[in-house]
Amino acid sequence: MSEVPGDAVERAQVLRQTLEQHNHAYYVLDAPIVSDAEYDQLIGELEAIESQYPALRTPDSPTQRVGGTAIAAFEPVRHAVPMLSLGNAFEDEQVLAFDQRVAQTLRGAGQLNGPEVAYFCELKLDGLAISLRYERGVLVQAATRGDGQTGEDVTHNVRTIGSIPRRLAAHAPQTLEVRGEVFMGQADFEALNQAQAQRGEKVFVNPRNAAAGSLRQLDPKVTATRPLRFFAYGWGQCSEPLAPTHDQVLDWLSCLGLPVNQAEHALVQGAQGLLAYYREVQARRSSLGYDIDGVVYKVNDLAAQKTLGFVAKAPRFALAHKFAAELAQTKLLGIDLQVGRTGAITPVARLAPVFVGGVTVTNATLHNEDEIARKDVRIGDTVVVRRAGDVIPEVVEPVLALRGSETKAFQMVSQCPVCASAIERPPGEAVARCTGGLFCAAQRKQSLIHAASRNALDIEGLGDKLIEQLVDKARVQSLADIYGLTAQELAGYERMGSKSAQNLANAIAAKREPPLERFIYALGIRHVGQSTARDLARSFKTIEQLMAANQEQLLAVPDVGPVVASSILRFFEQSHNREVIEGLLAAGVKPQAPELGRGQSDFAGLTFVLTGTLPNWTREQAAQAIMAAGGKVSGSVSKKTSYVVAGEDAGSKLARAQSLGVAVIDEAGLQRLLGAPE
DNA sequence: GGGCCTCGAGATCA
DNA sequence: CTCGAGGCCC
Repeated sequence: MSEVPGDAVERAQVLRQTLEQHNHAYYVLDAPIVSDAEYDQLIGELEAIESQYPALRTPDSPTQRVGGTAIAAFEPVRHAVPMLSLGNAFEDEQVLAFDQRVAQTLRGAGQLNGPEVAYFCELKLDGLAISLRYERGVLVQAATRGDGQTGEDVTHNVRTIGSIPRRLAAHAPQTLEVRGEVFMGQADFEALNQAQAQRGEKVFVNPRNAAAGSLRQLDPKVTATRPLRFFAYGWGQCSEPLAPTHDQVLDWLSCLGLPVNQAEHALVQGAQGLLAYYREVQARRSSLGYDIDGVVYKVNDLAAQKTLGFVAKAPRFALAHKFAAELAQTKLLGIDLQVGRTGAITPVARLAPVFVGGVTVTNATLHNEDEIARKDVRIGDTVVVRRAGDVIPEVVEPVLALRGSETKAFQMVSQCPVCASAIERPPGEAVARCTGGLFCAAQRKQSLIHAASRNALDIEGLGDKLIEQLVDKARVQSLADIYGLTAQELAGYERMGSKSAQNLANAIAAKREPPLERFIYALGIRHVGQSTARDLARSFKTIEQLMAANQEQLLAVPDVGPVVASSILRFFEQSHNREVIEGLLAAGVKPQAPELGRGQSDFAGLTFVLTGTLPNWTREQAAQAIMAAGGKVSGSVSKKTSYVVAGEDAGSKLARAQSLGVAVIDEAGLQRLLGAPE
């Protein structure tokens, strides 16, 4: 390092600063200060200095934008604060309902000053969500959304995106996670496709997929040639206190050098303000120059956002108002029947390929036989197909005017198309089910596919084609058998060479100690989804205790009612289900009890009661913190109470908690649960 | 559900 | 070299 002359160090620093300014002017402000040639000359000079003195080549240097070396794989990244999804609305009524719910909650909490709620409005860009992590102002990591908790490291590619600063302004906080959307403009997309076609390479079907594909390149040099853009719309972890409102925080992000789509933002009052914004954006949608699939509304006041809290995976303070789905007409070629994990028989429409909503649709669900009858859809009909952004394509109705004489009405079968068991449809229910249970190969396969899936045990490399083979060859009957598979025997299956087999064997071994909630969810108990599985894991701590639970204990779990409870009891009553679990435990699978402390701040499904005087917090502050983490605060202790937080001079509530056997913690205990500050 | 990228199996060719 | 499978994005 000492060999680098001081003037080179200085010159490199000046060049870097100048280049970052030009980048900002060009990409963020869309107002270049210098010509491309001048820019190239500057970057060339910096490049020369850096190659002469490699010690000066820092990862945040503008020269590194063109792309470093290819990586071997996308590493998982755990988000410090989860990346949530948003609730959706398609109709005005849903927006009115959202506003009413918000207003009511805030009025109840005394946080509504004035007659209407103040909302922040923005465009919902059609790209992919990204989280950028800055430490001491330097971009250190970029990750995709993933399942919201854990995404993939795409730092190498994100560094090549011009509008994403590699270094923030000097007053940047110690740590800052910025959330935003990576996307591609329509003109850039067209130009890219033209260039791709000229080179004889594949053209992309729409800007979103082009952007997504560009970010999933192993070699950042490819990404560097793709015209990707970025707008910040939110944040995760931040080491400094934030301004009190959403718009102010975004202004601050903008001052730090991040691109924020301020020209399209609006602050409005109440539901009518939201709808007016929606209409105004809708009218200008085609002239924006980039794809959007709707608009997003957020309660502007951050304290109010905290009060509103979260449901499952989405904040209650925000709503995505999506544009109406696109429609198209095509021919219904046939109706296939699919047998699901629970035996549900779903009719699926096979369609003549048709381009709608940015993709080519060939399949669409028809839900159930009543829906087919209600819509009077017949095989051979010309039908209207609907598809909106991320919504699964749907057959809306037949075009009766175009109905020929060759149409055929759909007839539900009476036997399972896979195992020939009787099909039952309980009165009052819409779905017909195969009664074969795990005797039915389709149900066995589907339950295994479910168990291996990303939200359940997340066994990479165990896809549906392989499961199909394993079940057909009778090698695998139940989940427990999966853990007995060796690399050696796996290598004997179709499309499984020694490499794939070893990878899968490793993936299976790596999931031998799954979190209990994933284990429970993987079992595929009817009515037990991810969030119920989590509640059950928290309440019972071990699979043995869950299996031994009676109706009363199950009903004491938050959000578990009679239907869910009896479904769980019925599941564990069946000996083959118990055998599967025993087999799993015998195979060395050890579900891990949930850890509530240690930095985890997800209280969904937990109810707290505060009593007595806490040493450092007012009751109000403690309640705020609990609700911000997704928990509920209640006034009285019952069996459903998860924790009683007791301070000094706690009275009858503490006594009642003790008599009911409810866990009692003090303020320090609560802070541990909330995840003590890092 | 559809589109994208990557990995690796398996075919093909030299 | 091609292409199917799997994983990930919306």
